[in-house]
Amino acid sequence: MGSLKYAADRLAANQRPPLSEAQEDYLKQVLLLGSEGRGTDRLEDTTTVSTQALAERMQVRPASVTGMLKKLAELGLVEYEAYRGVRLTQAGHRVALEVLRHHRLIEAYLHQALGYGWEEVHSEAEKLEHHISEAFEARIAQWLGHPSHDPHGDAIPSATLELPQSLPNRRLVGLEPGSTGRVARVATQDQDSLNLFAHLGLKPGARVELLEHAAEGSRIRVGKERYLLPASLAQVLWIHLEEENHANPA
Amino acid sequence: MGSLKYAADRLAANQRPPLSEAQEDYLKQVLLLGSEGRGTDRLEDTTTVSTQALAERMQVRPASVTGMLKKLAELGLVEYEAYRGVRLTQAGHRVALEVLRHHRLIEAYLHQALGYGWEEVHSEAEKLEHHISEAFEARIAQWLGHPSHDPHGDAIPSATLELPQSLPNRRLVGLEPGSTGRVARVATQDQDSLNLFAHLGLKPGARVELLEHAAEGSRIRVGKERYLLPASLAQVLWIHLEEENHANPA
DNA sequence: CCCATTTTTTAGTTTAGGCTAAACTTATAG
DNA sequence: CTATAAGTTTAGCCTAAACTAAAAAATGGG
Repeated sequence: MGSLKYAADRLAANQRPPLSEAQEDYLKQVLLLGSEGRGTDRLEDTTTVSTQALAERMQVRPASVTGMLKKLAELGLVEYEAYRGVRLTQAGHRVALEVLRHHRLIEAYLHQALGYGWEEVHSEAEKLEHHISEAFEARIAQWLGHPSHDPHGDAIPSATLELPQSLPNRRLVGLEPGSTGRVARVATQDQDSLNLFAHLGLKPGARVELLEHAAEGSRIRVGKERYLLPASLAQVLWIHLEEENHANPA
Repeated sequence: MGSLKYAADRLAANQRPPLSEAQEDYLKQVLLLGSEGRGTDRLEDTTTVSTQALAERMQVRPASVTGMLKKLAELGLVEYEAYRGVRLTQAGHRVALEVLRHHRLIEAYLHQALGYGWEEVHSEAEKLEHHISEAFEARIAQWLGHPSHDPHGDAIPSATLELPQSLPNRRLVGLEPGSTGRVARVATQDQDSLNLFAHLGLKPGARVELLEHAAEGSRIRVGKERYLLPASLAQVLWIHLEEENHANPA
């Protein structure tokens, strides 16, 4: 009786029962995985995501993923077809963007307000993103001046969940030798990789030149130093080219 | 096998396996309840705490409390004797103080850095206290200048978990009519009560005069206004008297 | 000092989100 | 067009932390 009443109230107010931390994380990773591995860094979940990819990302067994996907499908947050993968629904997409907004705002705040290194903010934000109120979100967004990107160069969805326009970027691994540009995004969540990038000075905004691609990786120049960047890392480094003509694509 | 090895490692490093949010909350409330209802506001858990009191505070059934207390006793965090109540062990006391430090530092930070009203900070801190790292704790403590009290006037345990010295305070409900002093602590976690105190201007530091005690509550003066404060609220308002002689207690 | 009331415990469920092992699909290679 | 590999799902089990119902213990008033 009571529960029916509350359910009706939620329906009337168009509210969702609160999602668990795990559920939010799954939705976020479906969005991120669905947008990965393509030539653009836009966050659109065109692609369908596999159970296995999700299992690896969540550090969980595939069987556990199946269980969770069924639950999320019942909640109307994903479209799930057995053996074929998942994709976010409208509602699920909104939740994922909300979580991402929290995550990236927190990263920006930790960096700018509390002096965290840009490579340190991810893991702290990972824990906090599920536990802040809308009031907290609003206050740090305001303190930061409603930033469009976080310290890794990732776009921050606006309060209305639109994604800001980003400059055209390409993965370092796909550039022509001789190209020069600035780091736009460091698109990894792996702490060791982040530490390495930070150590090499490869943070968003840094100027970098691609010397050549070799079998062992890509040779690059950063300031006066030259490095050999393994392909796995050159994959996740997005560069905004300097000398390109953006004015007249026609 | 593996688990034995890890257990041994933890023992060697004198580490505890991480506690759940619920476990931390129980320990915190044992500390708070054990220090309540006495003439002092020092945080010492001399008293033993009943299952029932804990159940009310945690919004949970007594049976659930019993279950949790048994678990905490196994972990060596409380001394628990059936039918007689609980008390924190050394180790449990330390955990409780750590959680309290997190909570109160967060409250202070929300108030001073992000402009939250002092009556708004409790519930946000309640969620965040379990999810911040030691690095975060250290950074906000430093930003704040290592404060000794939070916006409600509650003492903040230091990094080494010592409690700062507080001025001698007494509950409003126990003062003699005619006394004047300043609000030292607003010792409630109830949001409605906090809102009311805030509305009346009864925040830490505010000057207040006790006019008289009546059956319906205590008549007070705050600035130019006079109010009748129900006994339940006069209970939780701690006053630092102005005209008392603290210099020579002998 | 006994009985009624209150408090606490016991025993058995529930829900969320993991796990393993086995079974089943889909894709791929002959 | 099968046979096998790779990927996925099912079934069954586990733990944490809540719950309920009922039994047992403690307490306090007459």
